[in-house]
Amino acid sequence: MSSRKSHKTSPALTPAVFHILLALVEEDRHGLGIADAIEHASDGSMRLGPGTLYRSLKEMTHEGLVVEVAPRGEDPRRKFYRITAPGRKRLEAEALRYDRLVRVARGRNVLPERAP
Amino acid sequence: MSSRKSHKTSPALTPAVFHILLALVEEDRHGLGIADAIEHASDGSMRLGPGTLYRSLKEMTHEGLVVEVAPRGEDPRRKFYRITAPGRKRLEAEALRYDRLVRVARGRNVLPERAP
DNA sequence: TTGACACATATCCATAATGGATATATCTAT
DNA sequence: ATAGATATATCCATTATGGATATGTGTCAA
Repeated sequence: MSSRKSHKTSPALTPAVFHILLALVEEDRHGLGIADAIEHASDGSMRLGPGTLYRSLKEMTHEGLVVEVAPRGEDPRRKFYRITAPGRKRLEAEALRYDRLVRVARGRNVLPERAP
Repeated sequence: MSSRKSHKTSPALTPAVFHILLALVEEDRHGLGIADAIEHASDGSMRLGPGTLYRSLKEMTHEGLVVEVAPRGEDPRRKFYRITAPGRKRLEAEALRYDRLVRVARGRNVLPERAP
């Protein structure tokens, strides 16, 4: 189905970037809020150290995957981030890759069949 | 916050190790055959360099995730590997993590709903 | 048979990605 | 005012990966 080379396939995201985007697609969040959301969404199996967290946010901002938005009153220390349209596209592409792998795994009986 | 479950959750696999196990769950393969299978299963988005490939196979053998099996006649240069029961368990755990993430993504409308 | 080239494993080195300690500042509660 | 939690940020060490290189063997055609 997918063409050989017709459309530009975006390079794979690092796990850290993927999780950050997935956390931001729900709502704008600040650094530590992102870390907490990731830990929750992954049921505790994924945790970002502060190094990876803030470094990634800085790079993602430069790459235009996220933008910093005005703080929400409360705590002025917090810097909130919002996913951009390009960020959403990259996230979708990566989620599709994951989905394909899960289907392969299921097709090889690594996982049980999906509930009806 | 403490973990909900008391049973230890196996540490996450690196993408390279996950893909190698996924390639071997279908059938025994040799090094380059694994690399080809990975490229195919990921629709070209995942490719392992020789460094990562042979290094991973060596480590995975030491960790008991795979075992080397007798070559299949043909080409004596090839070293075939087979996934072990522990390897399968680790693969299943990782595939479940991926599946959970895909469901989260779908729940946040990153991916379209599954076909009925 | 003998080159020429592809296949296959293996190792080395450079780069990329991550984790954790540390630093600095601010908020909250007592 | 003090203590402790929250929050961002940076530094350093470790891990993971990619690509070049090395070495040996198989295959094929002249």
